[in-house]
Amino acid sequence: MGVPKQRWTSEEEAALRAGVARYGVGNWRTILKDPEFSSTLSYRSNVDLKDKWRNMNAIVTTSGSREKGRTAVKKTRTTKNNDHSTAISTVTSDVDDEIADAKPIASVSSEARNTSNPKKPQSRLDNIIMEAIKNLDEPTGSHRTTIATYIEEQYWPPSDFDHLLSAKLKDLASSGELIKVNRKYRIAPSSPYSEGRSPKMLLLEDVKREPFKVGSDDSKTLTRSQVDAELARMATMSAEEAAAAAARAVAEAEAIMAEAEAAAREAEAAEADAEAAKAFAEAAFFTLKNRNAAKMMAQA
DNA sequence: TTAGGGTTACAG
DNA sequence: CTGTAACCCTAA
Repeated sequence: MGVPKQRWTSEEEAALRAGVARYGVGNWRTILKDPEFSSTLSYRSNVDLKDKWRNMNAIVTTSGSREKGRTAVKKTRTTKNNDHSTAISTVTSDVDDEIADAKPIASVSSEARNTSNPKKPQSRLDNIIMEAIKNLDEPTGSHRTTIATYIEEQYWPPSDFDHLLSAKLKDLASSGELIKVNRKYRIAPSSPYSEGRSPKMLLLEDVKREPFKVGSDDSKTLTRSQVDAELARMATMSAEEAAAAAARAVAEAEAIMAEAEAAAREAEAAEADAEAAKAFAEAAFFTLKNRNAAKMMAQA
């Protein structure tokens, strides 16, 4: 009754894609149980995941090479819980924050965006930190070392990472993004990362699109189906090949995102490309991680 | 639990 | 009215 239709947010889609990348298509329940995704997908059932995955891939079917692979965030449910505020836009941030930026924290060269960020979209590290804390989901907050450990497991931080982390935590704490209590950090209630997901979802939904085109739609189309194909292939690669592919994917995502950013703030095509590329890079890292560290859990 | 088919809710 | 996305039902 209350909810007309619970549309999927970008975070949820990203989590789903990452989940599929990690456990494969069909293991919806498994994906849902992974603490990494359970927080973002807590409002979705395994069946929802399956249906959503079907929808996301349905768009890409049929031969043609002219996909649009949109993201599905465009209609606003003028019913009850969206509207107002948020209008301040965020023009710059929706492309760069997703479930996590799976890329080396060092080496970021395309810092062209947020020339001046009025609100608080953060750098990649900031995002990663927030995600780490959110995913750790410790009611009393998390210690710096815990956060560091989490991030080290998920990414490939540079050697001076610990130092950077300390600085960033301090920074976030003083800016109000984080609340420090007894040497533990918690996410501030006002932060878009705080519990659940609505605030950010609203921000994303209010972004308006421009009738803008980036050259031609098919200049650099990396569709979801292609991403899946790449992923499938990667599963059979050697660790070395996978590492190389992952590195390439990251570089590519970086380039595409920079390009998209420069070309247009909200062009649909560019956004789709950037997302697909990022999804691939993200998936690549997960694959790598699984390969180097754990083994898939046995499932009946 | 999952895959697939069918239904409902919306936007254009 | 039509297409799409979320949601529901059921067989396996």
